[in-house]
Amino acid sequence: MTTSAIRSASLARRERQKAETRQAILDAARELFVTEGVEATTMRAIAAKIGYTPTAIYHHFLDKDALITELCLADFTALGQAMYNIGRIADPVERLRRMGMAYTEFAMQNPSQYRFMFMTVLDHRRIDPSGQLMKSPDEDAYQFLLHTVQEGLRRGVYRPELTDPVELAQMFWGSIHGVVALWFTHRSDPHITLNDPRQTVRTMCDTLIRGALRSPT
Amino acid sequence: MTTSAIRSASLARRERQKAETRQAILDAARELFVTEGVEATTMRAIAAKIGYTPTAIYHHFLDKDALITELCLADFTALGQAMYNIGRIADPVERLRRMGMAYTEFAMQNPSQYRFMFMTVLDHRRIDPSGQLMKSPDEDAYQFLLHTVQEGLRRGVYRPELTDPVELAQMFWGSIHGVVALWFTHRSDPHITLNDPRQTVRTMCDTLIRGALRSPT
DNA sequence: GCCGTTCACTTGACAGTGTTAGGTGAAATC
DNA sequence: GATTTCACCTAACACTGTCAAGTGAACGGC
Repeated sequence: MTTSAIRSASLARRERQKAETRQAILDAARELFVTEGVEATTMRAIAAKIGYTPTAIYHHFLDKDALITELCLADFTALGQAMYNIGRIADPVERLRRMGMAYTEFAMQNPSQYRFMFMTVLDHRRIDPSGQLMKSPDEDAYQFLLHTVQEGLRRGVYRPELTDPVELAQMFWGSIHGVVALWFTHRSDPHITLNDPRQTVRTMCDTLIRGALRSPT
Repeated sequence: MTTSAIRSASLARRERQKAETRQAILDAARELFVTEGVEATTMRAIAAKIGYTPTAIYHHFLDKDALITELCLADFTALGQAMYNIGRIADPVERLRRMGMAYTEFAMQNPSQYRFMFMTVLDHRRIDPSGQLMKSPDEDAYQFLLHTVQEGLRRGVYRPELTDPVELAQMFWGSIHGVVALWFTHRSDPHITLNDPRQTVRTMCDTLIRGALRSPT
């Protein structure tokens, strides 16, 4: 073994060890984050869970927001995958409907992540530790939605009054987000009874699409 | 003046003074709350604004949540009033459209209140423990929405598949809430350009209603 | 006129939060 | 063996909501 080989080997080990504790932080944070909620999860609790000092976390993440954001980013690749699989559906209208359901399903199965990414005011221009501009987790899904809406517009399936793809996309995203968000904030409100979001979103997508189509089926 | 009259007079004055500082706390809290946001508003800041000590607030309110909740209660009734004024419109469909716009207008003009009222998980039992306020349609916007939807159902203006008033109400409320909520959380997201919520909500209401009507106009 | 009571308000603290400057010690490099 | 690197720690800071124990002025009864 040459000296350079030894050096690179030990370097690799050190980096691997650092990556391991980094992952340990992420794992501990995820569990607390999902079970206790974002606000209730403290840096001290995360550190204690893996036998470190709170300050150790700051050698791996810029701050608490960056840590949580990274956690959410990982989960949002699942949403991206779901969207990608739907991409094969040829009909842009049916694709839109399926996207809405997949989005809702994701939100219901990852409530903590969803609430942090879409129901919290974040600084989306965050810089991650490596100095690279962080990609917004919703960017891919949003671009995909925009593309699907534009495809429908190009094929002339929508009413002639509806010409702005941004407005259409915002309508669809917003309406689904709203039903989901109300569920999260008001599901335990004794004054209001809310149906299951999945059912409501399904009916709403159908209604919204019917109202947007040039010739309703 | 009898002694009992004097006693009641001074008692009344003392109570009036207490009510005055109580109102001063509410006023200071509201201003900070609107300009700085809920989270950023501290008990110390509220107290400093009116020349009191933070702990003085605790002689008038149980805790920070109770203070904010009381502020919100006033705003809830304001929203309910705005809705009630629309109640004179005879056509339940047109009324629904107008309600959507009024709701959006309220959200855009009271962003801090809106965010606290509808984008925060609250203990709603604390806001109105008796449940009295939230049941009268003239003060509860949700009951008014439900009533309007039910009127449309009774007149048979909606498609026969749409039978559940709760689902319909949740659709309308949720969709509008979503467009507004996305605006608040993502308006400064450089990755996504959002149109003005008022315009989007208008188009969305038209589209949703068109899709929900038995015979689209 | 004095004295005890009431009570709106203050003092000074507690326990908690995210975060940071400066130090430590083991491993890696020379 | 000496030197450098750096993952991690110690100790603190500035902040938060909240509370137990006071203080002092206004009040009521004698």
